[in-house]
Amino acid sequence: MNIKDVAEKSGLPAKTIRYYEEIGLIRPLRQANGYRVFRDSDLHKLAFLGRARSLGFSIEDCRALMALYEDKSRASADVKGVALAQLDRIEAKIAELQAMKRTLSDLVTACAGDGRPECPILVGLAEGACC
Amino acid sequence: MNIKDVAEKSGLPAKTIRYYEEIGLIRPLRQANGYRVFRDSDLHKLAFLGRARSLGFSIEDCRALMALYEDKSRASADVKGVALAQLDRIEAKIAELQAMKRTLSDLVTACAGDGRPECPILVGLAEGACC
DNA sequence: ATAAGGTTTCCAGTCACGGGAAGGTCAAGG
DNA sequence: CCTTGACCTTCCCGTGACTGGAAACCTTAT
Repeated sequence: MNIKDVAEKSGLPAKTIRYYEEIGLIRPLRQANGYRVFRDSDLHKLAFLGRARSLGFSIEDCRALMALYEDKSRASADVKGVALAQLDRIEAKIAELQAMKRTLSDLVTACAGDGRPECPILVGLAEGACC
Repeated sequence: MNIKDVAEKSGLPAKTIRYYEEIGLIRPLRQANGYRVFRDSDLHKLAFLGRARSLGFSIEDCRALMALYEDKSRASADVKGVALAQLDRIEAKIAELQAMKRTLSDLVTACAGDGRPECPILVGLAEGACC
């Protein structure tokens, strides 16, 4: 398989696949002409990476998860640890965004949104509505 | 006021304040020795920027909000438009994170997290638990 | 022979800063 | 007067995870 095929099948852009090779997440073979050639195992790894990334795992998390994936004597506790840390980050981010949302929607609600210059949003930002 | 005072009062790092000057968000004066000197109006702008940033507005949003803040003949509808767009982005991000959270917490729940190698998290990532 | 559509590498840019170096300035103390 | 230490300045590089684009090579079809 050439890069375009594997890009279509994995759902990742070719650029991203090249980048993943550059940082050592995958190691496709090379043809005599220099073209990358991807085995099924490379495609599986890329699909794995795409899913892990879509769950918000960092590249370094992905590297650790890939290593665990390939280590048949791993302990599932190690995987769970990585996943729980990511879950904590997600929950913290959600909480942060919900706080932003509350403040911002209060401001938005208070603003008439018409042609007049008076604006509670600007007043809030100027005087400390959020912190 | 020198940069350190205004950093303390605004809660922004001095580096950030210099950066904001570099990109034209503020224009502090200069002393003869080259030191920046901040007026109260600069401090107010920095506080405004800090709050806008803490609500997730991009730098370009902040630039637009500052312009509206200084334009006494603005229409509050323009401010509200910027804020609503940001609110949409926040809500979209929350929804995305909640989807991640659901998938990931399902995987985490299914994983024993002990010394054995069997791991539903890795299986899920390998076989398409998320998309 | 040429055109189209692959592929390669390399370089630069993104966003909003943060780290750190090299050097200038200022006030206090000896 | 000299030094110390705390400021301040500019400059450049690095971050994360790519994305865009240029220049050049390869393959296949016409």
